[in-house]
Amino acid sequence: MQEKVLPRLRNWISGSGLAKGDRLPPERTLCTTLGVSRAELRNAYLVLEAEGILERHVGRGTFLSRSLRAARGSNGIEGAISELAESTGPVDAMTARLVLEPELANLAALHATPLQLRELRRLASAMREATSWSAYEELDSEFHETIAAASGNTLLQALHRMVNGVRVIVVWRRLKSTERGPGADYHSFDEHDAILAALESRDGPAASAAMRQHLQGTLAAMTAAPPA
Amino acid sequence: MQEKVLPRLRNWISGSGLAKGDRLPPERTLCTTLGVSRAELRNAYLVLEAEGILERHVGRGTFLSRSLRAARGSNGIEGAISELAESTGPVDAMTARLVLEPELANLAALHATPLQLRELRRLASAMREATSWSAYEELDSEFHETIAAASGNTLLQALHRMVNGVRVIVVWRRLKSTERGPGADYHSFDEHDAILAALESRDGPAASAAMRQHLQGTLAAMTAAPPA
DNA sequence: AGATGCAAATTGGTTGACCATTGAGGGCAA
DNA sequence: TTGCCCTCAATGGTCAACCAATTTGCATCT
Repeated sequence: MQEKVLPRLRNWISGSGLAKGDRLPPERTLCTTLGVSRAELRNAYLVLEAEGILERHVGRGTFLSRSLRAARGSNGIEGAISELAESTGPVDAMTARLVLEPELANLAALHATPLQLRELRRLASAMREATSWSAYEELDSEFHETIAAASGNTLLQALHRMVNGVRVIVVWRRLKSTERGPGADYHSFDEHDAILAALESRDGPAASAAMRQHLQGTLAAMTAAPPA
Repeated sequence: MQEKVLPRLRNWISGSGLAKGDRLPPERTLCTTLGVSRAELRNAYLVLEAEGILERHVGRGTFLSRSLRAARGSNGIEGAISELAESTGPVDAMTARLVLEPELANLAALHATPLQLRELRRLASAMREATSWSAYEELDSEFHETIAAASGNTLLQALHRMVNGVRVIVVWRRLKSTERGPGADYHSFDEHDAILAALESRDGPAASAAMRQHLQGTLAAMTAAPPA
């Protein structure tokens, strides 16, 4: 199956002269060109899309990704996350966060753009309205990832993506998406606000301390009760 | 599409308790379990099959690959290192080291085994005898990676592997292997010894401070002259 | 002539039926 | 009793029709 079509599609792409961002022919056309069924071509497309090489949009077409560099990244880091989640316990994941995130907050206080600060404010508010743990978790991840991005250090941001990816797998997977979300007095809400206030004040040490306190509270709650 | 099903399938697999070579439930069963259509599950299967994580056989079923670790390991972290080296400058790499390695030294002081401490001693001595920068670099990498391993935290160790991998590419690639190594008064020798002494004394804060001083010295030398 | 709105065409995505392969179980002959 | 063959159920693979999203072209209005 894909043993035959995928290599041919790869060859076709590299011989096509298409540049980043260019649009491939329609599926129904290219499958005829390659002499395979549309379903077989779509299977190969799925793999290349997962590798970040292609971008596919209903009604518009299939395109070569603009940033091939990002493509390789998502494949590497996602693969690394999967592997590490296999050998990481919840406490190790939290320890890694305690090493990394206070420093990220420190750097973010110095480098965050107004746009990023506004996004963090939006996320903090949205988390208070979350009606399930699953929705909360997504927003929480986004909050922490935006802080990592605001550090201005690409490598540290990538490290955080890995740690956060592992955390999501290791810590949150026990939750059912139908369970109710955090209550109005959930401690992390005020802690997020404290972190954000320090960032907005451009106070690195305060941001670092607030983040450390937030994570230590989370670790304590984790080791005492179901995931906080 | 796969934005939703693929992570959920990954989560399901890691939470399933299945070992290498084990058979997954039939597609028609697992898609019901995950609450997705069979076609959507099959799409996600295609990606994981391309990653080498799954093996699929008509009439027999879908299995976790027997050589799971090898598949993901070479695919993940090494791939991530290559990508990140493309977008990381020497100063960012050093900043990441300054965030990570003092904490690793702190943890290593608490967790290092006698075997690991002996290995670190051997490496520190060998570095004094290095006759080329290339040989020195390998020993230096090994020294720092042994400290990361001694932290006892798999996730942090992996993060360090990534940072170190990027550093090697970004910082050291400018050196020719034929160039002479460090002279007998190279500052890092004494700094390595100071780190090691603190580890052997099981003094976490001292190890952390010695590592920080070592890296700050390296950063200063980097920004003033060719790599130290 | 330019702008707007709507229908049709184009494009990728999904579905249910069917196809191809495999393995287990039962029946029959030696 | 054992071995072989056939049937059927189970499993992944494919197909054609249909659905959902987007773009294009044409008619109408200002």
